[in-house]
Amino acid sequence: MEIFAPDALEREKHRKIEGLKELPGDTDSVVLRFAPNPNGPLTLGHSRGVVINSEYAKMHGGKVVLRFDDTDTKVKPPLPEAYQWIEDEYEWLAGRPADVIVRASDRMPVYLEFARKLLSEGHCYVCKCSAEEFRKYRESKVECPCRSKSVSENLSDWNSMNNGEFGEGDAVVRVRTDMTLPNPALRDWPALRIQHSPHPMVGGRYRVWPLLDFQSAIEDHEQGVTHIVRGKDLMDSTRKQTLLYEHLGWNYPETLYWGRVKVHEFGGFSTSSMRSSIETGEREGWGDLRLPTIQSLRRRGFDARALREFWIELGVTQKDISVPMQTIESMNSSVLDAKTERRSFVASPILLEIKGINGTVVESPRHPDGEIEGFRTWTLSNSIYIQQTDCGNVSLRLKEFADISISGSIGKIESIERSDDRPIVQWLPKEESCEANLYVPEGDKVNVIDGLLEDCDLVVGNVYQLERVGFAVLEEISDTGVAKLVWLHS
RNA sequence: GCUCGUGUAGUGUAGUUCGGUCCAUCAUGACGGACUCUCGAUCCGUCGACCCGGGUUCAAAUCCCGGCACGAGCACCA
Repeated sequence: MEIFAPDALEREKHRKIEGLKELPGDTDSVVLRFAPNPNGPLTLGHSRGVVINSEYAKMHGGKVVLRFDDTDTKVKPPLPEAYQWIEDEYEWLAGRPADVIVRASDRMPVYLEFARKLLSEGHCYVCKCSAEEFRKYRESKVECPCRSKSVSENLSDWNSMNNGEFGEGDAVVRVRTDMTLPNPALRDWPALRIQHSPHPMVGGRYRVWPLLDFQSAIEDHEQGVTHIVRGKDLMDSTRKQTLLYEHLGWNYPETLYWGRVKVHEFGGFSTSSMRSSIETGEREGWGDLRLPTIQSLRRRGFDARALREFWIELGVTQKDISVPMQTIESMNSSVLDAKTERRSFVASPILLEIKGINGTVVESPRHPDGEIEGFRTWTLSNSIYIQQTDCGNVSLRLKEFADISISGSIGKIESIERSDDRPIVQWLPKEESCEANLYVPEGDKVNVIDGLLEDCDLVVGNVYQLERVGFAVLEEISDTGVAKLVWLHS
């Protein structure tokens, strides 16, 4: 029977399947969500959430809710501009906009109403213990005195919380679970607290704001979320929220977890610490070349497809990992190489006089493998530039042109055809070049390399591959004709 | 301290549910070579791993027991 390729059957288990593993549970109409705090723009870390959720939605024909978790007015307050940034960055990363967009701060009436309902049903209570006092109760598995208050007393305290009678820290709403639960994190966890500082988007309208576990749990249900993919640091959140869902008679969504990711070059991705580095002036802004923000990566010329491939390749595993930027760069190179025109960039240029080449026309391909058709055409005078670092050689091959010998600042043509295996270097005729500064982020610094860029059909915003140097974005050309290049990678 | 999670080549990842088809997949990397008028691309080859110790079994990366290591939560942050 098995005459044909039994080997192929045997190898089945060996083959690595492409893409993400299927989502568990019922996948008939999948609703996922991506829920960032808009206290800054998206980082490389957030891009995992965008990519994984949007890919799963694509895979199962589902939807993604982009939800702004902006219910903290104090510790990590929202940045008003960030809402739009994040919507745009989401679309760039996912390749399409989010299906639904909600702001937690717009949904406050819903959360407050659920809190009141839970209070009146006895599933929550207003706790007036201080954080330190409650910690002792939690650690010793003892119920706090507030737990035994009547419903009417709780509702009256709830009113005091909302009407400003209670100050910040005076009271908190807790979900009644069980103080003897083995996991201390789950014991009567806090659901809402008082914050009097105004919210940047909705002002001073509310005095009581929900905490993540409460807001997220309610909103996931309201939006019909079927699958949650989150960091495994939120495993206890799932457990807390499941206890709340039990009070409400709801079923908790399927939940997947991923581990912590660090990129060698950046470490973790803390929005708050980036924000402070900008405020102190250590960084120029969210698009600073040294920052792991999506703004910065976009600016440097990373392609969203490379980021997508990267996160899909890592998949959703619970391992804590640390990856080198090189992995992303290598994926970016394979996306970009075929569609990037070549240009000559000569760093620290040295002038060379060559007699008898005036008027000669040199043609170089826009892409060496013909992926992009056409040529860059130069008309020479007798002056050309080569890179200082190439001057140590007496014999050079000027790429696509001629073999030369150098003596001092004079070059002499030895052969138009390639005659030996002397080094091939990129070069530029004086008339075909413009001044250029290449900005290269390196650790805490941004190095600026002065040089000349080939001035041929330059389009601001394009990524070019600078021959023998690497990929860079032409960010702008000044009024005086100086090109600003931003380094991508080699 | 309590609770939870994770350990496969340098870095990631497949395989672990239902033990054999796994002398363990793929990518990236390193090294060597071919090709090329870029130090790019392409092609070929090589290197390199099941955390440790027991047990069950004809057979263990996979099951059981015991260690060890690393990470996270126990915030009136998300």
